[in-house]
Amino acid sequence: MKDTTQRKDWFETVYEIVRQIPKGKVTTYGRIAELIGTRGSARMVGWAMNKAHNQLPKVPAHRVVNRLGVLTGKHHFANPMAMQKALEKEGIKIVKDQIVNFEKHLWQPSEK
DNA sequence: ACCGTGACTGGCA
DNA sequence: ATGCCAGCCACGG
Repeated sequence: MKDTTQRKDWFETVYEIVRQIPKGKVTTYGRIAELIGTRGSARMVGWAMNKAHNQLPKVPAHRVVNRLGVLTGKHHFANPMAMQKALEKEGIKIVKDQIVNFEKHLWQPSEK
């Protein structure tokens, strides 16, 4: 079924997952990619985030980091510090663009 | 229609 | 231990 109605399914799936991230939690691109079923295409997830900038409702891309817990995409935000600041506002501490206790804040979609 | 790029990841040298 | 390369899928020019 590849009707036009399902065209945006892939991107929308990414957004949907990212929106499911609870406040004060973070996840990785690879993790999301794996949830989608396209494990290995973590790049696409990040790219989807780039496009998510125009998506509604807004996607908490600031809660998505690479597997090292580093804010790799901070430079893609309107303001690079906006990402770090947003995370700190959620209770996440960041040092040198890296999340402290990354695994502790890592969102685990075990419940979904 | 083809090539290059991209907010990643994992493996090999 | 550190660095480089290849794989992955989708979109833009």
